[in-house]
Amino acid sequence: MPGIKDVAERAGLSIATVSRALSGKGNVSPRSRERARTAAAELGFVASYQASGLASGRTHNVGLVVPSVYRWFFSSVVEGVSATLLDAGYDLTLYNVSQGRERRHSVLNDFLLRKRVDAVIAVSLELSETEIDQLLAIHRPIVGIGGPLPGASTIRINDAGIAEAAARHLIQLGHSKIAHMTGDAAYEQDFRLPGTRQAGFKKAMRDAGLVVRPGWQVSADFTIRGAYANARELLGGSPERPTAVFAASDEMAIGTILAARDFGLRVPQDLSVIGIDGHELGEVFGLTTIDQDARGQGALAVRRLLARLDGAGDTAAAHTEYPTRFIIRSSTAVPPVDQGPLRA
Amino acid sequence: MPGIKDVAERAGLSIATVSRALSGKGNVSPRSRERARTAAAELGFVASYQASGLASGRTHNVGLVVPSVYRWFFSSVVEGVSATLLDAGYDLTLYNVSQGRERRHSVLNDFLLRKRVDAVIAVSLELSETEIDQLLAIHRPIVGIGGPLPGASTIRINDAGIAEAAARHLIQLGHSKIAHMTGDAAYEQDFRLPGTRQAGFKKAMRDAGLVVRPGWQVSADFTIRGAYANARELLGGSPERPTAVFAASDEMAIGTILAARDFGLRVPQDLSVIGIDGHELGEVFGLTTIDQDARGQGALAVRRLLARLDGAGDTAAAHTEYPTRFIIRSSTAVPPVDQGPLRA
DNA sequence: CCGGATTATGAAAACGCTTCCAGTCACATT
DNA sequence: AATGTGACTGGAAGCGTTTTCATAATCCGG
Repeated sequence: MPGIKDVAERAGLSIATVSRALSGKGNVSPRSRERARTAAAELGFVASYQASGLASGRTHNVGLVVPSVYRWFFSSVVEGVSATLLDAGYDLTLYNVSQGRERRHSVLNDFLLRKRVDAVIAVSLELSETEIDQLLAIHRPIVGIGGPLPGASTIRINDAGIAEAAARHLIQLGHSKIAHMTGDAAYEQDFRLPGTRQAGFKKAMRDAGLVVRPGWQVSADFTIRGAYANARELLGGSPERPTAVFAASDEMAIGTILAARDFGLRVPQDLSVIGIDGHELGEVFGLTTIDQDARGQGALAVRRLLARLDGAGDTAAAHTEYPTRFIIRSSTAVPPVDQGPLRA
Repeated sequence: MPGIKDVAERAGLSIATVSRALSGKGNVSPRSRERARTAAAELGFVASYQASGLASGRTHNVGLVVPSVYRWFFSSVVEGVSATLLDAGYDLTLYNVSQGRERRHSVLNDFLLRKRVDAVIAVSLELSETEIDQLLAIHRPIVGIGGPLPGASTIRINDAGIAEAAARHLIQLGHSKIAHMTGDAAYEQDFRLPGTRQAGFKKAMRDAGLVVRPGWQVSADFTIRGAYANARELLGGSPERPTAVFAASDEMAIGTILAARDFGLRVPQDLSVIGIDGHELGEVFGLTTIDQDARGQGALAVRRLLARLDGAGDTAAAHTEYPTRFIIRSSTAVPPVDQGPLRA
């Protein structure tokens, strides 16, 4: 396997000049540059990342920490990050910390800190203060997506705001018996997200003078399957059903729709369902939702990092509110006419 | 950030001894080992991967090449690989080559070849001979999952066999009007998978003396959404419908079920559907399927690699047929009584 | 008690680059 | 013609480990 030395010999140049020519940094005459390039190409030379990293302190490698790789949101972010990074000639080291807290701890310690990444993107992770301090201590840019990350740059959608908007959409259609499917404790602990969306929901309800029934506040694990099981209870159990469900994610909204179908409930005639995400399956189910472009969030995070790495050291932690898009499809409509006992 | 030198000083040992103590290689007295360990712990020292990689030639980093990160199969493999790798103290560099052939080419060249990974796992990728030669040339273990990879170790399920088994299951239930939903051209090109499963399907049909109707051979992009759209055509269009559909993946099977529901077809009374995969949503839809433990395949691939890296250099390319499991749920049943014109 | 084998240690040589530094050269400025 | 300026270049000093090699210490059976 050829080294830079071989290239230098072949090109009749010094190692230093070849290095400069190939990296594009420093002054090199066009003639030398050309020579170095062709020599490198002929030999199939590619600089060793290890060596160049060791010498320059730059790894050309970005760490991406995700809590899971199954959920739509995370997959999408990975996609966006991966594509943008690849374009820029960077590597992506994936840290999937789905297996709990200790695992996460060791990841942060043994992996990220080993100066092996130039920057870190943390998705939906709620880190402890010490963890954040550690990250900041290694003095690498770090940006968080979809989670609070005090001290670092973050990219977030306005969770409370869109939850409120989603609930308001239902209310404006005339619904008053509205259930909310939120994330369960495990998610709350890590992402702090369910609570935020729940707050938005409650605010909209309160503003409209509607009561939030405790029994209609169900929680699931953000999966279709989990939501399906819990929605069955919600819709099948009690004598009185909600006429609308606001799910904190599209996957849970879809699970709810599936459960509704099981009971012969038509969506939206008998039950309106709204979600949040912009999941690709939304179309299939005609799901009304609020689209957060997860892939775009990932791409933006990368651009942020690269700007910081390449260019100005404007180290200020910037917080971006990523825009969302309300998509009205066919899963929400006016509530059915109340045929309850009062009508008798 | 502390270096090994600092640890050596603090422990009163030489750099060499500390290195040996911490890496566990070479002879070190228990006393020195203990000293080195505590000193390292106190300083929070972690060896630089760059430096250790440069010196040892080992990167402790494995490259995972996947064609997408959205499809269930790939996510699951990533999960399995990631978890197993993390346990072993290895890093995972993810190469998502979803954006076409040129991209893939540059990945192989610029990235993998830069001696930056100790080994490569390629998922469902059909590589050209030159590409394979390149990979083998860098002399790193490489294992392929779910795709042909001549010259390298592979882990595959018996695609033709399980496809045949799936079709036979339907036939034995009494179905004769069986449609097959396979992958489309793009998938065929890259993974060679659709064709193999299709061959198994055809063999079962032929063996049973049944005809394979060209019109009932539809193809989709392996997604729920894509299958949904195409299944609508299959089920809605022609006067005569199949009574069973064998989908080459669970996602496509689910898409088919959703389409069937749209037309008021009951599964399995009016239409039997069987898939392949073991997707987590299978349960929700009561999907009969053949479970290929994708996560387990990923884990096995890693164990393979690590064994090769750590231990004996048995460089022989081993081909493992990964076991699958037939899961019968409620989406398959005997066909409906034929109420066609003949019955009049 | 002693030679030979084994184990433990440290100095120093890689590993393959990047980059600082000093030096050369061509050119434009007084 | 002397000087200053800036573009190019090559030598060599790292970067932070691992690993070889030589040496010193320890152990064992005879």
